[in-house]
Amino acid sequence: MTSSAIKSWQDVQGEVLHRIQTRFWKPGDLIPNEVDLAEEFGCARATVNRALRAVAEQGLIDRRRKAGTRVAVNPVRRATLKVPIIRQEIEETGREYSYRLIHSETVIPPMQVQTKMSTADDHSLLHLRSVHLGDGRPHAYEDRWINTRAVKNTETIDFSVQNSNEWLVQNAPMTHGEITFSASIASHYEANFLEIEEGKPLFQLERVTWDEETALSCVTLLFGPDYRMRMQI
Amino acid sequence: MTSSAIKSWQDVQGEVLHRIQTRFWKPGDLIPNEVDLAEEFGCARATVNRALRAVAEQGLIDRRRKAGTRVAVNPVRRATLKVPIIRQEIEETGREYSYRLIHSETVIPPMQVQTKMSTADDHSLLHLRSVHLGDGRPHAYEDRWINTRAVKNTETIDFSVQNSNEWLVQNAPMTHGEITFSASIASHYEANFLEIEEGKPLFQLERVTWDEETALSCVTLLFGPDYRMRMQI
DNA sequence: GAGTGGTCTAGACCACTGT
DNA sequence: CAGTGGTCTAGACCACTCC
Repeated sequence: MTSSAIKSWQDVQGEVLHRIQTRFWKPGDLIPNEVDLAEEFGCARATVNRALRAVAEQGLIDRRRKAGTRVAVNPVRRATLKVPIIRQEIEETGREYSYRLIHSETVIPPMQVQTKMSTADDHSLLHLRSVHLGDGRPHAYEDRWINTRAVKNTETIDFSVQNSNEWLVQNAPMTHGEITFSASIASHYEANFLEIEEGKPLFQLERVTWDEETALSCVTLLFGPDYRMRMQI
Repeated sequence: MTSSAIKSWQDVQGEVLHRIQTRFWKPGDLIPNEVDLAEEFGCARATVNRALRAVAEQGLIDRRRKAGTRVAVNPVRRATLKVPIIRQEIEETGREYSYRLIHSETVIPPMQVQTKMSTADDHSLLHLRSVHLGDGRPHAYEDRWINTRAVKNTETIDFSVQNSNEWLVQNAPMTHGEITFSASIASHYEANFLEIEEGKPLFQLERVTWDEETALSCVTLLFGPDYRMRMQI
């Protein structure tokens, strides 16, 4: 059955993946329990557990106490995305990064933003609009709202010099967040800053970050028509 | 130091995250080694290891043998995306899923597709175009190329009845893949099938799946202007 | 060379959950 | 209730890599 020696959890994982791929274990099948597999592979149960946990994290098997481990019927593979840091994204392609603040003011946000950040309707936020550039050419347009009640010392920072995202990452620890992708059309205003034609398609990324129950920041990034976001499965 | 008892690896993880968030351990800092932490927390080293491994997977710390564990300077948090299965996406919103095949033929693909799939320029592929619907209304337009040399038995399947993605998932095990997101504009042709106006923005997902060195399938999905793809961090 | 994380083991107990 | 995965432990050895 097993041609080569199985010792490490990676070996076990490999063998399990192989059995799923070759449909030796078919979607929906119950596979042997950890004790039996450990015996078959000649390793400790903890090693099998480590391997199966890794496979489960990929979404290829479903594990439940008492019910056992089944090959997933719909392999909902989870893809991992390295949330892009624009500076790195630009510098990795050999271009020089720069950043230009367009506008900064403290104002009560539109209701749409209030809703997304769950802030009160009389609660002013810091509103920053800026452009990220690579070799001086626009890469992304950024529209950001910062909750200055939750993020301290914002008034001491000059965001025309200091990239707001990088400052926040360092100074406003978040517990969780949500990212939304969508497509939109470049308005005259947006097209102007991105130096593209009005009406072109834009890739839109929106991110709201939270510290427990408090929204810290809501940012919308707009990328031009040639932008691609890639992930591996 | 530690107010409440620390026993499980989740507790250790929680305490570690807390120390990073409160900047007790600052970005770039070297944190104590596993043995010391285990002693401090009163648990086994394996438990600390489990916790730190989980934190490292989130990208918040960097771990290297001999060099030790450091708080990440750029918390490149990894977001996990459940790669959408359209049927589920539709049924979760309480709508009835259906699927309509528009066209099917075996033909040599355009060079762009040949490049993406690394196929020879005289190599025909199965080309399917279809629409996914929710309660009879278009949800996504699909344009798919299938490598029939790598995926067997495609000729025996009637893809006007059998959703090609679901069939492939069950019958053509992949080892890895790449997903690309972008934005485009609805052509007259696409707008027709999505029942929207020409020129509207479309959210575009492109996925190439591989079995080792062989491309199995290349699919492009187009979603209408209201579509949002969400992920958690 | 030596320090640190990476992993394996054998055994134990716990927690969930299907029957 | 009983079977299965989830986790913890104490100890050991290994593998990498910085100094």
